[in-house]
Amino acid sequence: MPKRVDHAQRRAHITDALVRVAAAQGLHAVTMRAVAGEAGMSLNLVQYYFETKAQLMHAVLERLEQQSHERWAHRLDRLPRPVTARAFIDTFLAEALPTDTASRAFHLVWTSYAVLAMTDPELAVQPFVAGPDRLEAQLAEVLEQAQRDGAMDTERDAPREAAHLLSLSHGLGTSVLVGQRTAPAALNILHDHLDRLFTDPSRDRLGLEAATKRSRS
Amino acid sequence: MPKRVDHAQRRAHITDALVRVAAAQGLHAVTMRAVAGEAGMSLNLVQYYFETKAQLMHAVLERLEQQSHERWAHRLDRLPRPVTARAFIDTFLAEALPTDTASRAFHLVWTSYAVLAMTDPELAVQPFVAGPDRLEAQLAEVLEQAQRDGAMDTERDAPREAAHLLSLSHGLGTSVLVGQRTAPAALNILHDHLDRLFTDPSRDRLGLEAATKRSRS
DNA sequence: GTTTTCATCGTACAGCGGTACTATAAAACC
DNA sequence: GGTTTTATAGTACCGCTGTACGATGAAAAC
Repeated sequence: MPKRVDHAQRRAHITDALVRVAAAQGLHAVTMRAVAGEAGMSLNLVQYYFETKAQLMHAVLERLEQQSHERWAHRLDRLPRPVTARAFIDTFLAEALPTDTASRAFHLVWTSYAVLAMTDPELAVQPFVAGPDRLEAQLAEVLEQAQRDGAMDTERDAPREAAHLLSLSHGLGTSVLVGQRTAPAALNILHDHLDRLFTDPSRDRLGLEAATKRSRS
Repeated sequence: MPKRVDHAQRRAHITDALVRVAAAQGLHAVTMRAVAGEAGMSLNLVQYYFETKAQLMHAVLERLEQQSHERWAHRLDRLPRPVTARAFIDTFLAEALPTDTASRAFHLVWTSYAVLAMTDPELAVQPFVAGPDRLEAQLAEVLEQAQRDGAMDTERDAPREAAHLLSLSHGLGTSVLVGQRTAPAALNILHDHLDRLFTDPSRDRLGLEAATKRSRS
């Protein structure tokens, strides 16, 4: 054979092709042949790297999840120090919104998978329950820290506010995807809400320890 | 032939069957044969009442929209008078959450359609943009009335709060559908937010005129 | 009473999608 | 250097799906 090839890279190439197809034409248009075409290889190669379509679909889901983690960690790394809770959460939620075309593709495909998972017990619902659960816990932790610092009203229930924030950003994300709202308009609503949440921004000085520890897991 | 048959009723019977199939197994499992089976009739009859599958799909979308309107109007009618803005919005948002199994089916299928519409320009995006836009305007109107009555802080931007509320309830709805949260937990978050929105409930006395006029259109 | 219309049925057909099978060059191994 | 992997290609097969085409009996129409 020509040369020994990096399987992981080939697999990534294929899953990326799938995401492109799904983002452009919807998950229903994702066929082995379409993916192969988009990836510029023969149908059989796709089969070679993923024995079955179900395996391919699962792999894509995992890759999306991992990419999301990476993007979010990357955004966090580029934040100016010291990192405030407000900035942390801003980053958090901005990532949850389809702001650019790449992000739009990601969220569109992710949402398609979520809808699939609502009826298909085969497709692990875990990413759609455990994932958000973990995000929510992480966010709640940051909010509690902000409360201890006096940046946020202690009368608020941090876990509930975390759930509120995530649900809100997800709902806004959908409205952007569907074309009802622009991304800046969605961000505007989010920021307005955050302005109300952080009552005393001058006392907002989040230590990054707890948050980053979690984001690596 | 046996007897002349009510076409509208037959068509409704079929679209309902489709919704049942889609709710149970997902939109991808919706096939002409599956719908015919669920409806208890032959494949050809489905074709007889809907020439093509695309027509059937469109008809279902219209029916879902209309049913949603009806349910929401019905809920509003059963509200104890005088209707407060708070009660009005409660009703509004409770309808937007998958609380019972019927509502769950509705929201699941509706969301599936929304995801379809994100890539399929054929499937009218109108229900997913114009519909929410109208709801948002309606809600904003009620909020403005509440502001005039002194039940809600005038510093808030009513249209923005309306968008916030709808996005939040939609995001919560999705989290319920996906099994991350229970419906009561979602309602809890909504009510908490409303408690904060309505600063002086004693002055909340919504006249129903504007709202009901709009809900009939 | 004949003819037409209408609801219903079974079946057939063509296309596509996932999967399996076989082949083949070229690199790797020993 | 012969043999064994390995990446790649082509193609075939079977099932499913949307759609089309006749057939049939029974009520309406006249």
